[in-house]
Amino acid sequence: MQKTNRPTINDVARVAGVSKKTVSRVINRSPLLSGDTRERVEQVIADLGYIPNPQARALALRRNYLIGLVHDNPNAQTVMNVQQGMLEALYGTEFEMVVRPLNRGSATMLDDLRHFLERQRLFGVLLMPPVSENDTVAELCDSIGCRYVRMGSAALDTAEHMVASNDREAVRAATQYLIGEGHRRIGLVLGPHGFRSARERRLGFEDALKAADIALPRSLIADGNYTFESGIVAAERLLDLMPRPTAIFSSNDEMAAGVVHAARQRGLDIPRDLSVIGFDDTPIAGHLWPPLTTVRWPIASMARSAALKLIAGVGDNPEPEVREPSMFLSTLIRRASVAAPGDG
Amino acid sequence: MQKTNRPTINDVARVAGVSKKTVSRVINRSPLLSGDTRERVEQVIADLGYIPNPQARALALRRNYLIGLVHDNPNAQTVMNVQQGMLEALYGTEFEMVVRPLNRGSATMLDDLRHFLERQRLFGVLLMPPVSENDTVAELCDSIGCRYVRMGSAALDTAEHMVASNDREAVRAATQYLIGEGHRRIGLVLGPHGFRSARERRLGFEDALKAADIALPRSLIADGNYTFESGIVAAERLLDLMPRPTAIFSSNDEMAAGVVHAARQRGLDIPRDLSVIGFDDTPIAGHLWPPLTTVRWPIASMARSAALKLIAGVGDNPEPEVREPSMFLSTLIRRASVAAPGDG
DNA sequence: TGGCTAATGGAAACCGGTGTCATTGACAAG
DNA sequence: CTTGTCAATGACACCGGTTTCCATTAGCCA
Repeated sequence: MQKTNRPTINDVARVAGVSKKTVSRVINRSPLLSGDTRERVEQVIADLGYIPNPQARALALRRNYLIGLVHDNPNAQTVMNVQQGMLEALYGTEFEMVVRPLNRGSATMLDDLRHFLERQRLFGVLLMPPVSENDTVAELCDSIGCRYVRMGSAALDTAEHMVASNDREAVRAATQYLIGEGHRRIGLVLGPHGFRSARERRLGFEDALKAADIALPRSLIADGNYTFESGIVAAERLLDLMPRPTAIFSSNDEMAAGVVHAARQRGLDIPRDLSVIGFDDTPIAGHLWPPLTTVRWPIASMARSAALKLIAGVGDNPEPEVREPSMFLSTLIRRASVAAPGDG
Repeated sequence: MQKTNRPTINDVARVAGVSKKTVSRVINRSPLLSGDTRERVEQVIADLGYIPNPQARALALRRNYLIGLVHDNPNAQTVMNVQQGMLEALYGTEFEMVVRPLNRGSATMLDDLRHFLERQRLFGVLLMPPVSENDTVAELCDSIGCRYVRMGSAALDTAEHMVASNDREAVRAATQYLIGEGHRRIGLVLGPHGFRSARERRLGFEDALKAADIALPRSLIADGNYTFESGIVAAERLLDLMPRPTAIFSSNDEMAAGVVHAARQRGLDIPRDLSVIGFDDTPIAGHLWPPLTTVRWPIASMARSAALKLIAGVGDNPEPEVREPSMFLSTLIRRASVAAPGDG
C-alpha cells in the first residue's frame, strides 16, 4: 500500500492560490477566466502532475467516459479491425474502450447486454454486426438512455445511430466482374441465416445475374455460416454439381479459404479450373495461394467514424455538428484467384 | 434526456425502512446482519431493480473495477484469444476489460502507458507479450501502485506477477520430432529481435540440434518478425541454399504461412520437398494447405489464469489464496506439413 | 460618483456510495 | 437487579469532484 498520495483539486487550488472552483473552471475550459489565472493554474497542474479523478468526475457529472464495444462476431480479424478503428477515434480523448462479447443465440443475450449497460452506465456503445442488426438491441439502448451507433451492411437506422457499408452494390460489382470474365455458372456461398450482411450480399449477387440475364438455379446457392469449415462443406456440394460451376462467390474470405481448400483437395487449380471471390479482405485473403480476389470491407474506417459519432459534441476535440459520413463503399481488390473459365 | 431516475441506495433504505449503511452492508455481504433484515433488503433491491452506482463505489473505495489489457502484439488472433481468456475469467464478476494497444517502438510508449494507468486508476493490468517482457513496464506499474500480471514465454517475474508458457521445451520437442523423421538440414525462422518468445524458441531449437549432435550453420538461421511477409523473405533466403534445407521451423504460424507460400511459388511440394512446423496454432495453421503441424500455445488459458490471479482475493467469487498455475505447457499438434525428407 | 459587467472567491449542497464510531437491545454472568 | 458483552444498526463524515447562489473586487463607461 504505497498510498501514492495523488494531488487533489484542493492541492492545486492551494498552491495556485485560487479557489477549487477556479481550478474546476480551468479543467472544464470555462470561458469566464482571465488568461492570466488560467495559465497560472495550468502551470500548477503541470507541476503537481495533477490528474482529475475520473471516478469523482463521473459521479458528479452523472456520466462516465467509457465506450462499450459490443460484438458477437466470430471473426477475430474483423473484431480487431473494429477495435483498432475505434481506438483511433478515441485516442487522445478521455474515453476508454470496454469490450463486451455477446453469446449469439444465447437466450440470456439481451439480459447480459442490459446488465452490462446498466451496471456500467456507459457513455455509449458501438454495436458491431451481427448484433447491431438486431432492432431489439437498439431499443434496449434507447430505453436505458445509452447512446449507441450501429455498424452494418446496409442503412438500418438514422444517420445519427448508423454507419453502414454498401455491401449489395459491392457484391453486384464483384459478380459483374466475374460475368465480364466470361463466367456463367457461378456458385454462391451464403452467410448465416438472419445476418443482414448475408442477405445484402446475396441480393447484390442476384442483382448482377439478373442484369446479365443469367438464370440462378437453386442448386448453385450453398449455405454457409462465415466459418472456414462451412466454406469447405459448401464448396464440396457446389463442386459435385454437373456441370461444375466455373466460379464461386463466397460471402466472406474465411469461407472463400474453405472453398480454395476444398478445391485443392480435389486437385482443382485456382484460377484455371475455378475462380473464387471473397469478401472482407482480411489478411487471410492475401496469404492464400493464390492470393484471393476479394471485396475490401472498410470496417476499421467505419468503426472509427462510428466512434467519432458517438463522442461528437463532448469535450473539446470532437466537433458537435459535423455529420460524419455514414455510408462506406467497399471496393473490389483484384488479386489472382479469378481468370476466364477454361472450358466454357 | 429521459432522466432514467434510477433508484439510489437511499431509496432502497427508505423503502426497506433501514439506514443506507445497512443496505450497503447487504450489498457487500457483511456478516454482521440478521438474516431477517438481509432478506427484506434484498427483496426491496430486487423490487426496485436497484443497481449500485459503480462510479460512486469506485470513488468511495478508491478503486475501480476495470482491468486493463495492454498489448502491442501484431497478431490479431493472439490478441483475440487473450481477450477471450480474460473475459472468461471476468465473466460474472464486477470487473470489466479495458483494452489498450501500445505502439511498440514509439518513444512515448511508456508515457502513454503511465498516462493510461494514472488517469483511469485501473484495478490492475494484464500485460501481453511482447510488452510484458519489458521490465521497465512492470516497474512502472509497481510505482503507480497498479496490480499487474505479465504473460510470457518464460518465467520472468514472481508467481504472483507472472503466467508463462514453456516455449523452449515445446520447441525442443517439435524440433526433435523433425529430427526423428530424419531431417538433418533444418532451417529456423527467428522471431523479432528483443522478443523473449523469439529467444526462447531459438534456444529450444538449438537444444534439440545439440542433443542430436547436429551442427547448426549460421546460414540456416533467418531473421523474421512474426509477419507473413517476413516469413516469405526468410523462406526465400533459406530455399536458395545449396543444399536446400529439408525442413523449416518457423517461430510462429504467420511466418510459417509465408514459408509455405514461398515454397509453393517455387513449385515445392509440402511436405514432400519441405517439411514445415509453426508455432501458436492459430486458425491459419488449420486452414493452410496442407494443414500445418505446429505447437499449440495455450494463450487463452494463460490469459484466463492471469486474469484470475489479478482479481484473486477481491469480492466473493474469486478465492484469495489458491495459487493459480503459472506455467503452461505447449503441445505439438501433428497435422500434414511434416514428412520424412525425400532425398536425404 | 454611480452603475454595470467581468473575474473570481466562499460556502454549502450534491453525486451515491463506504468507513468510523456510537448507540441500542438482548442476554449471560455476577 | 445490575453490569458487561456482543450482535445489529444507525448517524455522520468523507471520497473528489461539480454546481448553485451569492458576495466581492476591479475595471470601464457615462
